[in-house]
Amino acid sequence: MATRRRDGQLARDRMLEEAVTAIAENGLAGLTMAGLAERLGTSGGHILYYFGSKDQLLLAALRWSEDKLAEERTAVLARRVQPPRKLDLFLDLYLPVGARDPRWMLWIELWARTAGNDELRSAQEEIDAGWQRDLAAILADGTARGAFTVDELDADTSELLALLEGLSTRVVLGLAGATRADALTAARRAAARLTGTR
Amino acid sequence: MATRRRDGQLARDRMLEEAVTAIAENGLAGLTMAGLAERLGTSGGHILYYFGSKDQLLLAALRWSEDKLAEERTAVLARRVQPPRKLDLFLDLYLPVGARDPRWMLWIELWARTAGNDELRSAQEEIDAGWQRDLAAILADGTARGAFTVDELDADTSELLALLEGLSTRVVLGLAGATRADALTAARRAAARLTGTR
DNA sequence: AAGTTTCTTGAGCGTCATTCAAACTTCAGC
DNA sequence: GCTGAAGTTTGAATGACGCTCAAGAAACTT
Repeated sequence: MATRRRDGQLARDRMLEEAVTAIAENGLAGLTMAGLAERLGTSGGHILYYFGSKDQLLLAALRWSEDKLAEERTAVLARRVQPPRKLDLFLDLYLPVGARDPRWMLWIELWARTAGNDELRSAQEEIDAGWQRDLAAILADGTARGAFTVDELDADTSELLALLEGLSTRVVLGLAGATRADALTAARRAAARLTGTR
Repeated sequence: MATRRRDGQLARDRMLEEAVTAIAENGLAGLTMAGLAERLGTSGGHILYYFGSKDQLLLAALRWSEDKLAEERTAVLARRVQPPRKLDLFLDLYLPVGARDPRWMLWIELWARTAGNDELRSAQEEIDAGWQRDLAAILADGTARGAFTVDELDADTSELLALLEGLSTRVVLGLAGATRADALTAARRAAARLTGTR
């Protein structure tokens, strides 16, 4: 019964990486199964052999992006810096790197596909929970050290995350007055007010 | 050159209303041109005669929904109530009425279609500007009357709107702990902090 | 070497938005 | 009431796309 997998995991990863690259280059609308297959030198059917559907492929691509960030986030949490600085690093990591951030394009696309798809929904909840947990840890730590004044940890964590999501959406949509820099400024202001550091 | 239109505007409106109803009933994924045409007793080609593309149809449907709300919003603004109450009415109006709010499903769908579509983007900016303007008016009025303490009107307006957008997204996605009631509570809390009424 | 499992392909299917030529309707001016 | 122009409506055709599936190739086990 020993695992018989050859390079399955490898092939999977290569597909995800290529998908994310393709999205960054041509946007999500330009990503087709056949097109991605060609970039990979394989066939459309083959990609579906691994992922089952385009929905699942996109979800896996989002997970792949998020997993890389989750590592960085863990590193941020472990750093020995002042709470405000740590919170700032968190904001930095959460917000899209720019208007064409593939991770955020994937979020938005998956939101649109979520209606009535319980698996997508719970996957998103799971990813979200990671951010929630780590942000709560930062806020709790800052409070314990007397650097922050947070009255309701859970509510404040959710609120800040919801705000970050809203700001991120606007950056990725490319709305006027919503560059990454603008979003970062707004996020810092809100964070400062929320933590009582102002 | 006198206008020759028969009931064109009427037909258009009927299509939009039916589209929104269909979305509320079966979700956006279930909305096809052929399906909508059948509900209307007409043909798919006919709908496109008026709207040109499905993107445009959805945008028009969003505008139609937003226009109805804009009227209510104007009514709210005109009411002679205390600023905190007025702000509360605003939050009430902005947030989705429930997880299947067609207006918000349209927003999310259009976000996904916005990439590289300048017309969609600027239309969204325009709609957004309406909310922004009216919220800023409420905050400014409250400040003038000494009920609110708002230090940077524009920044605070944008911040609250971004938060509302984030909260709304979660409600419509049906994430755990994100009912309309939850979102309303969170919005009120944030608004109170923002306006210094706490 | 044979058997089993995993991998890979590509033709074909069904669904969908969109196009378009043709037919139908309305209306102004006569 | 006729005519031509403008506006409206249809539905068949088109092309793109996600997805299925049967068949075969490759790798691994014994």
